Amino acid sequence: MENKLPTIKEIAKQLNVSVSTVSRALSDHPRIGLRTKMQVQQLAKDLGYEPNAKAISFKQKKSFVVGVVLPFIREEFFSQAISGIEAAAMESNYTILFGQSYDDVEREKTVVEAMRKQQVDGLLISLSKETNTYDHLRLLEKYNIPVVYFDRVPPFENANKVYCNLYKGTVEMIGWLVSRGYKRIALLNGPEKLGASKERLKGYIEGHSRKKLKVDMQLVEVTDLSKEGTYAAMENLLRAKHQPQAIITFNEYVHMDAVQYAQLQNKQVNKEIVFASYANLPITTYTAHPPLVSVEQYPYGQGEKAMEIMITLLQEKKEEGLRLDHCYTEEIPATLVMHPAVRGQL
Amino acid sequence: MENKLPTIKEIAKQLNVSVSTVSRALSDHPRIGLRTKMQVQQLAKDLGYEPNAKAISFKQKKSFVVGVVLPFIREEFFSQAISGIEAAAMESNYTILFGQSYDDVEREKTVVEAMRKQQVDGLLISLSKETNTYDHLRLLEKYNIPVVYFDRVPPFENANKVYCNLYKGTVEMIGWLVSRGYKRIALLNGPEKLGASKERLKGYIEGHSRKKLKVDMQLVEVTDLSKEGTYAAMENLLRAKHQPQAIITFNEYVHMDAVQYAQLQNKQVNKEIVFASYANLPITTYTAHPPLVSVEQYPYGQGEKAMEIMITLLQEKKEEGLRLDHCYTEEIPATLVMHPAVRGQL
DNA sequence: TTGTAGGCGTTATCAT
DNA sequence: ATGATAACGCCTACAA
Repeated sequence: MENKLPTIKEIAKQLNVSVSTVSRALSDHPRIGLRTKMQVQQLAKDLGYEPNAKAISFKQKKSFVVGVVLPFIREEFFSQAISGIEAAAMESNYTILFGQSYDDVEREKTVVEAMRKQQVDGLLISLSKETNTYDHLRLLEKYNIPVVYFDRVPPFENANKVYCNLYKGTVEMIGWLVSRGYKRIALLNGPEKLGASKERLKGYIEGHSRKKLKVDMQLVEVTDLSKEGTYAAMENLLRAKHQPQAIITFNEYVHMDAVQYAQLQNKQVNKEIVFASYANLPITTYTAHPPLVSVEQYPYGQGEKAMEIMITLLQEKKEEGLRLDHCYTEEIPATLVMHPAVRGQL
Repeated sequence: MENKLPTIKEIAKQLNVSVSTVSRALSDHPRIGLRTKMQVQQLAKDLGYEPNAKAISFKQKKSFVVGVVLPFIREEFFSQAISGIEAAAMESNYTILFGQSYDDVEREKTVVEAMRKQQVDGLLISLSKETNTYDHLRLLEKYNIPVVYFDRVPPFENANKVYCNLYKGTVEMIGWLVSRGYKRIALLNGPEKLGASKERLKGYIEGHSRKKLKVDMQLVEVTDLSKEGTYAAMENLLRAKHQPQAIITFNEYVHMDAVQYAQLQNKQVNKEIVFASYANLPITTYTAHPPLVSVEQYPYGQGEKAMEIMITLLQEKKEEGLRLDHCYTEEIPATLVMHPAVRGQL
């Protein structure tokens, strides 16, 4: 049915020149006869010649494919992030391999391994919440596969990473809440392993100290991000005699579960207890009780930036050989935003 | 820094055998000395030998990579679908290339083109809402790249596809609504080009006829799926003197916009006017006013099934050469589900 | 400016 | 049971 795809060899034969001439003509090699070049390019077009990507990636050890590993694509945060990645990738003719860790280290290892075996040019990854060993990622260096982390980044210095500084955002959030008259502010934080959780806590503490308030550690709870974990944490928070007037949740998925629990306990959400959170996802527009304020984390921008760094790394790699001593770190300032639905009310 | 990866050549040299022997030993070729086989496999393991994926995909014209193109990953429907695809893919050691069309045909063409150039083994695609020409997809046949459509499938017969029969689900939904006493039922449908829209309309009409009700075409409106489009359609529906008692929306994103509009018009959602929809996405659990009933479309299952079909196709291709005359069509029965949050209330 | 030849890692065909 | 060799499509010294 379908005739074989034309190759440079075919073009060479038809034009009675050598394959190297064709190869060079097609890649606009400087010293090649203008006339020949034109002929070759014309015939290539006529034949519908397209370079064989597989042959090239085999020969050049470069495939223009980068892997992306993230916890859950169904979370709007990550779907936005991958959209940013995709946009930056297309810009430079890169293509992306997709994999989810489902917040499970073992699965993360499996996926990373699969991508390594596929020999992706590089890997963009947002760590699983459980990840606290990094051998499976360090291994990639040995295979000379650059890694850029985004949002869920590892704690060590020598890595390429893009993330939001939630510390500042959290300090700002506490300030906002206090200025609104909320003094007893709870923090429903994420897994303690996560750097992002630590930053939130630091900001929480600093925010209090700036407002000359004492931190009550009874008001700090942790969830494993599951609905059950969040319910349990909420139970603890609501059990106290002095209930929190405000609750800051780890992210908007936790927020939604927390709100659900509060409602089961017949609390007036955003009245009796107000909620604040992180991410500012579009989907919250449609929810019954969005957080009053949210720390925007720019997932799209993070993805985009991460991919741009990756492209830079791959270019450097090509140019300077194997020198990948320096690291790129991009800290995107998180900003506090008020939810549109409540912006007028206050 | 990093020493070169071991190749079969290296193993051959160390063992003083030929590369062919090594190749055969590693692939468990039947007539090969047990002793040699053991030696080779042992050394391969010791050296940490791994087959060079790029070399193999070049030689074998097969990369174990399939492309996935869908409209919007941020829609939970598609993120579930790709998760099903990923699961089935991993099962058979396939890896997936990711691309979004953003419901734009031109972009769909670009992405499909990029994947073709990357020489994916096959393509899974859920069409953009605008797609009504199919040349860019038909082209793939010429390149011998099999395509499996899921959910948003093309209208012609000779294609591999997985989709939900929304006709039956819609008939069932009308039945349910009528039995609850709602007689004036509106349909806020999607773009008319979409097969899925046509099915909904057919079901809507059939549902009425089964209940001996007359269809009032004033109650059928169309949205282009944008918030503005949905608002406009809602405006028309609510302008009528005899307002609808129930509104069936194209999907739950349209639903959310529709509900938002209804609220702006001070309608009591799910009281004054009840809402029904399609997809039954988990996210609706968190929304203020989920649809009372929804036609579940099993996105995860669709993705999984689509990938399984793809794997079958790729196997057949290998075995029988180029004979791809027959097509796989999988029709998943859609089922009507009541929203958990309202299940008790009625 | 162009041609020749070797090689990337693997598999397959033909010998032995 | 094993080895030698060609071939996949492309690139790139090295020659001419």
